[in-house]
Amino acid sequence: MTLKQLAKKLNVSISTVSKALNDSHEISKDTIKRVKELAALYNYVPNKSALSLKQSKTKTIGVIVPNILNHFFAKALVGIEKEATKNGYQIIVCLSNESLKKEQDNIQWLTNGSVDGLIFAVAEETIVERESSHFKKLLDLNIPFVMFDRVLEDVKTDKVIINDTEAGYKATKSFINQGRKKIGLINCIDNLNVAKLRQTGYEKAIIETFGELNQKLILKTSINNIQDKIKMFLNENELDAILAIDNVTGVIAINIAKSLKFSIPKDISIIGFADSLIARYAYPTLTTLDSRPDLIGSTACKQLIHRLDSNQLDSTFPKLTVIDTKISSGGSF
Amino acid sequence: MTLKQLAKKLNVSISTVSKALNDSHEISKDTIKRVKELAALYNYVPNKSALSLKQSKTKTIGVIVPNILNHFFAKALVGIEKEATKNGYQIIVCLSNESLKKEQDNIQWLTNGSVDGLIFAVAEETIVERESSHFKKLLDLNIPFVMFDRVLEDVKTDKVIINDTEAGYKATKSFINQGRKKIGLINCIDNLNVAKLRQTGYEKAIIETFGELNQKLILKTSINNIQDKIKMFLNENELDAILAIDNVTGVIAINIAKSLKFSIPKDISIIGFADSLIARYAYPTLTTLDSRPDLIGSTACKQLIHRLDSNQLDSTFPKLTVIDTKISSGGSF
DNA sequence: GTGAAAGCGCTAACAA
DNA sequence: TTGTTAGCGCTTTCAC
Repeated sequence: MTLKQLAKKLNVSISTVSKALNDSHEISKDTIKRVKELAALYNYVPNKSALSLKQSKTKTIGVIVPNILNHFFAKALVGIEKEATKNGYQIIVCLSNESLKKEQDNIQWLTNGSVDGLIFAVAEETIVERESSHFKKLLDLNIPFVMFDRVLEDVKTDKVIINDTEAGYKATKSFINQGRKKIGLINCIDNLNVAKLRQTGYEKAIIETFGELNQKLILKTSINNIQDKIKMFLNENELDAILAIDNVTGVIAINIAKSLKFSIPKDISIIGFADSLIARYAYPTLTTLDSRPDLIGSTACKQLIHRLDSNQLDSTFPKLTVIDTKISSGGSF
Repeated sequence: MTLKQLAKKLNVSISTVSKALNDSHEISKDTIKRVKELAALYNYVPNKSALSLKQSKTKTIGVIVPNILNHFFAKALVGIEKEATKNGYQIIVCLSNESLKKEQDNIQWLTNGSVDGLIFAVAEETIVERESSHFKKLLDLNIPFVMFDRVLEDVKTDKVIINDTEAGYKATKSFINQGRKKIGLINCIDNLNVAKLRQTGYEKAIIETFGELNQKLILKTSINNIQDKIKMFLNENELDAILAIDNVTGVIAINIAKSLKFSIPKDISIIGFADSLIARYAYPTLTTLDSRPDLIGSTACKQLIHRLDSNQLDSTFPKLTVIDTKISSGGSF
């Protein structure tokens, strides 16, 4: 059902129908009523493509997620979706699978007028390769975008991140306050800046307290065979605490510690960056640093929509929002 | 950059540029070359809205997911996205959050010409309320759609599901073959048809073997306080096996069994419907029935695109595809 | 081999 | 108060 068809049935012009449906004061109450009734009857919905073409805005936001199976990003997406829907925006979701090439393709693909703006976390490969030209192209094209969680220093745009250094520091400090002496760190996402920052926080707390860093207590590795590596790590060091800075190894570490007959938290205390859902899979449940992905997502989305709606850059650009982590102690069965 | 602007710069007409870019044989090789070069120089990309409007197709698929934090749906989305991208389609993602209202809103929202077709799993509330009028409206509007995993009997459309009865049967049989005698079932998603089917498979295997069903061995409950309930369930029955038919309680059951000093799998054997990633969070890792969400997703997407591309219904409509589950024994640390 | 013109569905300036 | 018209960016038929 189109305006044209409605107009014909009502014996009025297309523009009258259009104006009536948009509650124009140019149109008589009576006509408005007639038009709206017929429109409702035929379930008329204005055509999205025509609207987008006419108004040069799509009311659509592109979201590029490195890995939707990562619970952090899934939750961030929930936050983005909620905020977008609230403001009458749809979201087009692309998955970069941590690949630079796919990320570039996605951006190319989305800059054909599909979306008014973009929200994304940078793919791991992009960070490793230090490539940012595809983002700079967005700046040239004047397409607003917001980076969240994994951001690039040299791209001048709005960003939403968590206070990773602070988080690492806080977690380590909480171990120290419990009287822990040999605090290990597991880092299997060292490519990412967030990991470096969290580790920095850890190191700061350690040095502050013990005066020096024991490199042997830092397990920097890949996720392959992580089980075996953690087992060795536990066997070779008399750890009484572990900080796992990604969002799965904490749970794995707990399970391995138990298999090695450690008593938790008596012998060893473990904190992970996992969210509470994943933490629930562990027994005893893991203490976690909640990086609040849904808040990050909704904040990023809010920021983007702000840019889109106030059609020129205000003095706050580029805006960096830092979200604080929350430490939440795991419950128990 | 638009065709118009390119045409002006090249001193040719808009239609010549359009044809050149589309490799029309009407246009001379030389002109094609000139046009393409300039287009490349200015990074010309055809406007999506204009294209959609003109061709009345958007090359976009709407996906409605009940809950993206559920790993099953996240994986299904990965499958959908992969297949869509492969075929030059974008996906618009909506989350129904298991709510009927949101599902209806999403569908209303997507039928404004945003998408050529839809893929979705039905929200839990929709199943409970037995509401399907919003889907029937899609049929009226002639918008192709595919339901996956959670489907509605009375809606005549393409569907992709897993063989849930068979899965429940297979899992139970594997317990029986191990010599297990008291096989419990945990069902906290009874609202969903998939749960009923899985339970049917369980019951079939039990009756076939033992002649009768012991209702006490079936824990049908909600997810609230699931830990306590499982604890009681284990304490009150001398179970030697548990089949958990949703995708998280298997892991929880393992953790609780361990806390109750059960030896796994000696004293008790546990199978869940979780996927391998979640299963990894348990120690010893859970044996799982893989319901192959990515395959389901890509199959559903393939089926939809087939309908979209062959613009009329062929004799295979409506097509029901049944995906077999795979039983995969958990590794160990 | 190239261009003019119509039209996809819509809005809005302007005319009546 | 209503209608006419132009135009968003594109494809495609038809004329030249």
